[in-house]
Amino acid sequence: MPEVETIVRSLSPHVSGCVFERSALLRQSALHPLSLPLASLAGLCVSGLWRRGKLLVFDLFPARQDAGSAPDVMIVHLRMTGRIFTQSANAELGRHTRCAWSMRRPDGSPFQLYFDDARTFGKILVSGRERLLEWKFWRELGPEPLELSAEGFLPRLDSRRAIKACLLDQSVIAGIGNIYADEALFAAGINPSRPAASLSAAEASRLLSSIKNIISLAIESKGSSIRDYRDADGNAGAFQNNFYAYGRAGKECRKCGALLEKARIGGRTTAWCPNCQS
DNA sequence: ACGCGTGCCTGTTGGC
DNA sequence: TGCCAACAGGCACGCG
Repeated sequence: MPEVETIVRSLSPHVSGCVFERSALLRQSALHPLSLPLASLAGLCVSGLWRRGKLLVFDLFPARQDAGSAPDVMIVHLRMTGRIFTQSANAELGRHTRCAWSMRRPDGSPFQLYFDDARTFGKILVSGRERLLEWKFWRELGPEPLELSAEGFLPRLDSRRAIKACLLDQSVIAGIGNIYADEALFAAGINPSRPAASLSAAEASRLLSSIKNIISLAIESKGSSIRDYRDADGNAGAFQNNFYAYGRAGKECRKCGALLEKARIGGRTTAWCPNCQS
C-alpha cells in the first residue's frame, strides 16, 4: 500500500487532465472479468488519481456525448510485479507490457501509459460506479488503516484466525501486505500466531498504532523495493532498509539479538522475534 | 459462517 | 556449469 500511495503521487502529475485515445490489451488475462471493454475509455479524461487499499483508482471525467453508458472509473491492481508508468508516444512495447494506452495531454501532446507485469497477476477494471458494487472484493474492502480508530479496529479482530492472517485479509483492514503485517506485528511486540480474538483492547490499540506508524514511515520512504517495485518515475523505495522482521528469519533481532523465527502463517512466509513478540 | 489449503503465474535463487 | 525444484505473494475458489 505505501508503494501504491507512492505511485499515486508520482503518476498523478503525468496523467491528470489527460485523455484516453486508444487502448492496446496485450494480454487478455490482464483485464478483470467484470471490466467493460477498454475501448470504452476512448475520449475520457483522467480527472483524478487516488488509492483505496492497494488499488489504484483513475477517476474518469464523463466528457463524451454518450456519457450515460461511459465508465467513470478505471482500477488497476498491480499485485506483486505490476508497474505503471508513462512512455513517449513512439516507445516500443516491453517484454512484460500487458496494456498500453495512447493518451493526450491538455496541450494536445501525445504519450503512452504502460502497464507492465512480469507475473501477470495484476488486473485492470474499467467500470461505472454502480456496476463496481458487483465486485465483491471492492464491496467488502475493509477500512483504510490511517483512517481507522482503535474502537473500530477491535471488533474486526473477533476471529479465531491468527492475527497475521487477519491483517492480510483485505476485508478486515485494507492495504496491508506481507511486509507491513510482519513489520507492524514486530513493532507492536505481538506474536503473529496469536488468535486475533485473544488480543486485549490495549494490544489491538497498540497494533493499530504500529500499523499507522509503519505505513506512514514507509510512505515517507517511498515504499519498499525488494526487487520489482518502482514508482511511476522508475525510482526505487528505501523502506526495505528499515525492516526488523520481514525477510530476516534466522538473523539476529535488531532489538534483542535473538534469532528470528520463520513459519507459514495465513498462507504466507512469516518472520518474528520469539523474544520481543509474545 | 468460518477457516484453511491450493492454484494462478513467471523470474530468480539455491541445491545437487 | 547446468538443470530443476522451490520460492516469492494477493487473491479467488473449493472443501470440510
